[in-house]
Amino acid sequence: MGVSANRKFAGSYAEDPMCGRIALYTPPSRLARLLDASLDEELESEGGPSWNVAPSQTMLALVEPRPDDSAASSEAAGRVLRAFRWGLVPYWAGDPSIGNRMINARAETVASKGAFSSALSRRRCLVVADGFYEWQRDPVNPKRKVPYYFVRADGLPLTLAGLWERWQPPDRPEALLLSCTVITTSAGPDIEFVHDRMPVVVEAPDFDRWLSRAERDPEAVLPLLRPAPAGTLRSHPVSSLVNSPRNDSPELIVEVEAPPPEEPVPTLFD
DNA sequence: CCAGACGTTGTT
DNA sequence: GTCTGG
DNA sequence: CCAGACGTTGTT
DNA sequence: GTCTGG
Repeated sequence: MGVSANRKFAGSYAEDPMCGRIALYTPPSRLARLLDASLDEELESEGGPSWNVAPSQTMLALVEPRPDDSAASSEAAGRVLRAFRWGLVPYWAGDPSIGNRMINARAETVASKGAFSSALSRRRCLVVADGFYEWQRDPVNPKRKVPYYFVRADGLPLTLAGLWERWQPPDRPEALLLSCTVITTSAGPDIEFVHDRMPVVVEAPDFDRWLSRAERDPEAVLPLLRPAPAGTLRSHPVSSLVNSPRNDSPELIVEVEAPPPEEPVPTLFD
């Protein structure tokens, strides 16, 4: 058994696509086709369409299967689309709650952190998303946050640099938890007006290098962890309904009018 | 060497 | 497992 | 990331 | 303020 699951990939999907929080509503079969991957056997029972995937919930990611992996024995399958819990739980962890604090890894430091070192060498993945949300903080009133939705400008699904792990409870070796984290870097030109960080976007020509199990030298893959160049992403402001992880509907990605910036509050010294 | 931690974000 | 700190 | 809770004892 | 849960 795999991963924590909380929704079913069944029934209605958005027909067309038009970190953190992401959206993942394109059906797995279509994602696999678009990304030239095969579907993990257990995928159909894991997760479901969501416009508001939060840490601790199920994400989908591409991995290169091991040669002995059952998913690899089926046909071409250079890569497999598989379900993971968002929040990395290293296999040496005594308690899976560590995953709550491992939802991102910084590209600048990932190679020098004990918690990520092993996964960076041997367990890299590409987190698949239709889009992701970033919150713009009002410089006058930092408590006021305006959410923006980001997608690829070319309409393809996002493929975000990630790491994954397998974890087994000490007392229940049969209960396998697959988990993952999203690598972040400084914001590129498409994003910096909202936020100073962004998830690392990996482009199709780099998929094989990032996913390669044979490549165990972090130095060989770190150059891929760079901000997305201008024009990669497009974005629009969305409703603050997305703020609550309890809300989940297509309405969350609908463009709304950006609220005007808050007027500076006069102070005694103005 | 051993022991102990293993993370990022944003905010002040 | 792997890194940092002592 | 944001929202929401923030606790222990003992009893069923 | 800080931690947990989604």
